[in-house]
Amino acid sequence: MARTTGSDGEKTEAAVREAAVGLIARLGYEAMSMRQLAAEVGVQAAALYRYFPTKEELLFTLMREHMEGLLESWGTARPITPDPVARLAAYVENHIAFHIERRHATHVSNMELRSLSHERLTQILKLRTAYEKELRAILRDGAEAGAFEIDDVGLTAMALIQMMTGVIVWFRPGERLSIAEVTTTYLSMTMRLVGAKIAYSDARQLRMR
Amino acid sequence: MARTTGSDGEKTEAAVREAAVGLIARLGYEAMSMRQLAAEVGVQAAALYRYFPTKEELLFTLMREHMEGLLESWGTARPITPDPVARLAAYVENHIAFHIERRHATHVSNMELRSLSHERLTQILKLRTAYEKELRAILRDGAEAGAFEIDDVGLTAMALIQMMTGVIVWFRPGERLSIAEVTTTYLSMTMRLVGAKIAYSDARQLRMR
DNA sequence: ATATTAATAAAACGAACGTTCAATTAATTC
DNA sequence: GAATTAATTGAACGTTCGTTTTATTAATAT
Repeated sequence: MARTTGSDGEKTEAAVREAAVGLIARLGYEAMSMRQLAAEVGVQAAALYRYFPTKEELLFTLMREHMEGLLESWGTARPITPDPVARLAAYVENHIAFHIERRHATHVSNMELRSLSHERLTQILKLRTAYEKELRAILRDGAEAGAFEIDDVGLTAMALIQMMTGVIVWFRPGERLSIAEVTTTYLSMTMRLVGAKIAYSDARQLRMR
Repeated sequence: MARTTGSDGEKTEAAVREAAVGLIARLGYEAMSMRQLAAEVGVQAAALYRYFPTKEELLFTLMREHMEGLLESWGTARPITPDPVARLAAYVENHIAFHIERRHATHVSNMELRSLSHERLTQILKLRTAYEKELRAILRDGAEAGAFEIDDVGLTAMALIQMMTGVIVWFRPGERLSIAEVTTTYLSMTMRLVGAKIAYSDARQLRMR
């Protein structure tokens, strides 16, 4: 056999991406073989190389697109208001929603960095830093405006991101808590952590106007 | 050649453990080969099998001892006082100190769980759950006593642990912040996050008496 | 000194890995 | 309907993997 009936490059590539995210998230990048991935897609291993020149390039593509998606998501969700509380609330809501929706891809982007070449690692870290910078700006503005009580902006940003991203470790859709409940709780924890002067519910109303 | 002059089983085993933690933390369990590990120790790959029957057993041993060490550390540091604020402060201080001291081992224990067999994974998770249970008990007591303001004890516990353990991702000894400074900042963030009624510095004094 | 035990080296095992290549067939274009 | 292009298979490449076996030497006990 060779080309199969109904075969379509675009569909196959999409299926490869999807299967790769799932397999790498579950088994790890090193533990997943190209033959395993091919079997999941329903194709022979050689066919994968039509879409991705190497295994690492596949990993890199998945990671880059995930990080670009995160930045784009925040670019859309970012509010215009200068109010730090409202901006922080928007950041938290977007972060949690995005990461819960893409649990597997987040796992891949966070856990498999060491499998990238130095050059590709730098590219991913650049995107990540740009995203974290947004949070630091919000925290700094809030601290300067007296809206937040923060000891160390950089450290607080890292703590918040670790806390929020950690959701994907234990959260399972359809279990005890809904996404909305989780987000609400994380919002109030965040606001207390940064010593926000206004409760987040007020901030929410502010943003709504 | 065969047995080398000055060779000693205990020393070799210790060297294997140490080298394995470092290599797995840096490269990942799957990416580290037994030959690489042997080279790091200065020995042939076959010699490793005198101390660990399989590669997975080696990983499991490292993880189990790390988790047991964590539980033992908390067992020693745990204060007698019923005051939730003092107990939470002790938990945070112990957690951060332990994890910063054992950055590499923590990395291994957190990142390589998927490389364990189902049975061994269960054993490690049991230890982890026991440790997390201690934090939940502190939070519950504090919430019931009115010392804390907590929406959801389980969720708060997970958020705190993710936040605290996240230190090992970015903290590098000898950089901008000292361990003491980091710990102090994380303590105040923690106390604000749980809505502690007393500042942690007061709690510290309470514990000191 | 001799016998025994501990610690290692050296070589080999089959299996699996990422990747390449040539052949083959489906879909598309002319 | 013939020619071309797109998509895939099947087989093979050399390498590396975890692990086992056997032989050899150092340290220890007798």
